[in-house]
Amino acid sequence: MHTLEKSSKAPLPGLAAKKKQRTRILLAEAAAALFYERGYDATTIDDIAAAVEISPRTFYRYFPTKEDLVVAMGQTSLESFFAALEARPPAEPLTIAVQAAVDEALAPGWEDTDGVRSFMALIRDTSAFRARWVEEAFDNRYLLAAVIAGRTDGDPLGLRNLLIAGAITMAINTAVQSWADQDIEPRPAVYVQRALAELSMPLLAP
Amino acid sequence: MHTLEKSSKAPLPGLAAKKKQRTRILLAEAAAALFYERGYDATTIDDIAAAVEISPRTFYRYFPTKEDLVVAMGQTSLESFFAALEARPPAEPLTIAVQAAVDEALAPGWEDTDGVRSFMALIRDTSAFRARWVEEAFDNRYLLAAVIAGRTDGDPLGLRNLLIAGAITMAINTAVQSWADQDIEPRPAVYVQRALAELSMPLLAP
DNA sequence: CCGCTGGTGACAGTTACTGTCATATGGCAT
DNA sequence: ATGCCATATGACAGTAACTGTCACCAGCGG
Repeated sequence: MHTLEKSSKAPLPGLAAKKKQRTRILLAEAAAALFYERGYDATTIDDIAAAVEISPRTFYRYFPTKEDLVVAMGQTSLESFFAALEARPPAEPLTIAVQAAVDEALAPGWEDTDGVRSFMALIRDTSAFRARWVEEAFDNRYLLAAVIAGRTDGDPLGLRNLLIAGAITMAINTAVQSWADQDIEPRPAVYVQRALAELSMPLLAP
Repeated sequence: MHTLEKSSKAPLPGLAAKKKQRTRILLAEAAAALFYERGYDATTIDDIAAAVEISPRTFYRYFPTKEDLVVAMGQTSLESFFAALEARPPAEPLTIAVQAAVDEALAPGWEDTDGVRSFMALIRDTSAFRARWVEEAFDNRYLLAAVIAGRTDGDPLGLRNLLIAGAITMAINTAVQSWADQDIEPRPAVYVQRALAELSMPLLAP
């Protein structure tokens, strides 16, 4: 029920028609550029479509709504994070695995601190984007819970696994957002690791 | 920067013109009834306005967007939760205070389990509502962090307090949602308390 | 009684989205 | 190659969520 799927049924000739994937990326990039330049509200679907030279109607065959562009903008980060996490040895403690996955998959993309700040600023003051963004994060809890369930007991819908997944998701989001809001810390990765470290201790004193 | 404020500047004659508050509630109730009856998309602003006998234009003087109706629907619960939490003795451990506040303020409203299930179902399959709902929850972290900061050290923007606030928010949401999705547990309050209890132990093994 | 302030309604206009149908495009079998 | 078919695309029309603006209608302070 998610974002990146090549096609639902037939393997789809594969070769030629992955121009689709390219167009999708072009759209997301063009949209991002326009949003940064003149803001979300001041950018119309027509503008975005024109930038990629497709009809406005076709835009909606790539993205269900304008807001969904924001998930495309964070798409690759998310995918590589999951890939990195699943590549970690199953015996490894979850804390370490998660922290390592952040370092491997997310931190490199955060080298461009100005880029991260711009993105977080865009999300911060574009209500529609922020809503869609956190909704996506909330939904991803289920994906993450499934991965976690794969390394411990087997219930991806168990309350504890959902809580762990939720806490990790929330911690990463909070740390990055907090870092972007205050201009203090060196780089987001440090802040995120600190947040994850907190999860190894009880959040509420017993 | 939030939801329920009587007015920004002058005390506003107070007495007479708090019919405004009534109209707001009427709108939220009428909208809820229509949403449950025929669904979110099938309900237009014109329908809602007509049900309260105001002009569609006036609707937007009460709610900025259609989606914002969802926060009005959960409004009172949220307010009473914060009130209950702030009423707890400051010396009390946070875990206890939060669990007590849930029992006092939220659990009573959850007696009507069918109502809760309907509401969660509406949120579950109305994307616009779900997004706005979790956005609201995410934003409320700051409110909660401020309350928490008031009982311990004093930094409402400190990473640890934000994380605690986020974890509590997330735990409550996850538990209710999880309860509504699976038809197993007796009542949501039990499930929520169980989730909160998990926060007293490390979520990630050290 | 007059003017002022703030809520309201009536338009008109923009834009996000959707259904539908005709056309184009690229892969495949013959 | 040629013709066929599935799928992508574009053009068009229509709905509904918003927004700006203005004119109107309280109530109430002078």
